Amino acid sequence: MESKKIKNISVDCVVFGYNTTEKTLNVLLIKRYLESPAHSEILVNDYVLTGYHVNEDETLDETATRALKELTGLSSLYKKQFKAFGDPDRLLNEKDQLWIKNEGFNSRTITVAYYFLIKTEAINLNQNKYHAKWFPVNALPELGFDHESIILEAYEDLKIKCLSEPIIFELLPNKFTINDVQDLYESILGIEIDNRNFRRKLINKKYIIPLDEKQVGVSKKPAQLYMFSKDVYEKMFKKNYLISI
Amino acid sequence: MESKKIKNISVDCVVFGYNTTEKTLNVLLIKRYLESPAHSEILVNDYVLTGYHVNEDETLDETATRALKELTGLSSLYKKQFKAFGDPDRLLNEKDQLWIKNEGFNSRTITVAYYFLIKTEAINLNQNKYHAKWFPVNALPELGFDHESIILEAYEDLKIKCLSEPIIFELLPNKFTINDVQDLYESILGIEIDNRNFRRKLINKKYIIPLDEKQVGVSKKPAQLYMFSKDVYEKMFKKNYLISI
DNA sequence: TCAAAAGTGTTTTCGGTACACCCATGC
DNA sequence: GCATGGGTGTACCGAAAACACTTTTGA
Repeated sequence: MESKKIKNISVDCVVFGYNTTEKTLNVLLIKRYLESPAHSEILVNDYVLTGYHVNEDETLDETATRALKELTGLSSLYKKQFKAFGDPDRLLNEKDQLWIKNEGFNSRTITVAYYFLIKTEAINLNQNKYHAKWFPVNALPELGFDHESIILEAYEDLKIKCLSEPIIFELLPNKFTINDVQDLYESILGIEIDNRNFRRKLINKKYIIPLDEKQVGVSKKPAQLYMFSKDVYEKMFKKNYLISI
Repeated sequence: MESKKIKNISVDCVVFGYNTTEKTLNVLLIKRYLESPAHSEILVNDYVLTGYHVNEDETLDETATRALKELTGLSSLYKKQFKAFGDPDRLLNEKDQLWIKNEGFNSRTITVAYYFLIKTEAINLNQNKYHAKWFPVNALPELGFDHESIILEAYEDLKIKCLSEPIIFELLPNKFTINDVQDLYESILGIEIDNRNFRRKLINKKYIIPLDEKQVGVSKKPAQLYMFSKDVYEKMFKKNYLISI
């Protein structure tokens, strides 16, 4: 038995992934494609975030989790609700109107936006039924609705959040090198970091645990692998009230 | 001509104010009161946040601003949208149901919550038509709906935000003493701060400007007054990427 | 003259930053 | 043996933290 959709409330999901080899922070987008009834003309052909309307009997978090499960097959990913978007004109451009009419959505819908952090290698997009595809957050394709601004706001929130919480490890494989972490920070923040200082700082954290393993299959000196221990982090975590205005 | 309300989407406003003499951080609440039809029985008698349903033709920010204007007469206050609340059961306890039935609201409403920062002395509640009243955030009265958790989440967000942005001055009079600022930080964060260190730190900020004025009407040594210059702050502001995980 | 709060300095410690070369490995 | 990226140490500086007494004022 299907739950009833709330017609004017949706959840949209910004899924971030990190490509270790390209060193780019990416967003997972799905194709939005619509032809005219006679197939003579392409009416809509762009990308959007994955999103669902909220069901009458579920929480917003549940809608978001359901959307991600449906898109990627994964659950228990890092998830953050970061903002609601509800401008009256957020779905009013021409293509969006065509799309909405076709899908039977309400044209005054507010959406509660979440972002997710995902280990890119955990999913396989080869036969994804939504034609999901990764795009660098700095080189987004044409996007429907107000999804470009949703992505940019998610990105801003992520930049701030990754400075104060160890969420960055959600984007890396379980085993990573120090330089992987540095590259990821550099990609997200768009800055350069001194390798010696960064390395010292990270190695000194007790929740960054050196493994008895090194990289394999690299054509150079293989690097030491580390893991992040959430357990240790949470045990050690102490709020500090540094007022830095 | 009245705009049409969206029946299942509202905005709730957590209004924070600071009482300089009591040194408490307060929240502005309005009375929710309902008698049985024959006036024989008090059905509902508690407090809630001020909130409105979103109109078809307005943005969420506009709804929030309208609500505050209506409640306090003030506009252009510091305002932050911090979270959407949409659990299916958030309005389902007995009193809430009575209230909702009486008001004709939809019992599955999601609300987008904002908080506002206000200089307490800027408003006069004496003949406020909503019977609005200040309550210490640490001693809240019985609250309707899920408003207690909305307030607590707003408070958490405020605690974090005030560490990294100079929003605290929104809660103080335009002219304040260094100790006022310290007291306010101590109230919000529930911590003690060393006066000498705090004073030195604050006075060294170029956007904290000493005035040619001292306190008047105090029965002790009158303290030096300062003001906060948003202009100077914004000119000096430089993002720093201190990774403190 | 007293009560009350304002205001003041120094030392230590810690973490951030700047900076350049050698090393281990696979090919 | 060489190209590639991995890995290392030191010195300086600034900010945070700890800590207790004197000063000014109004009443």
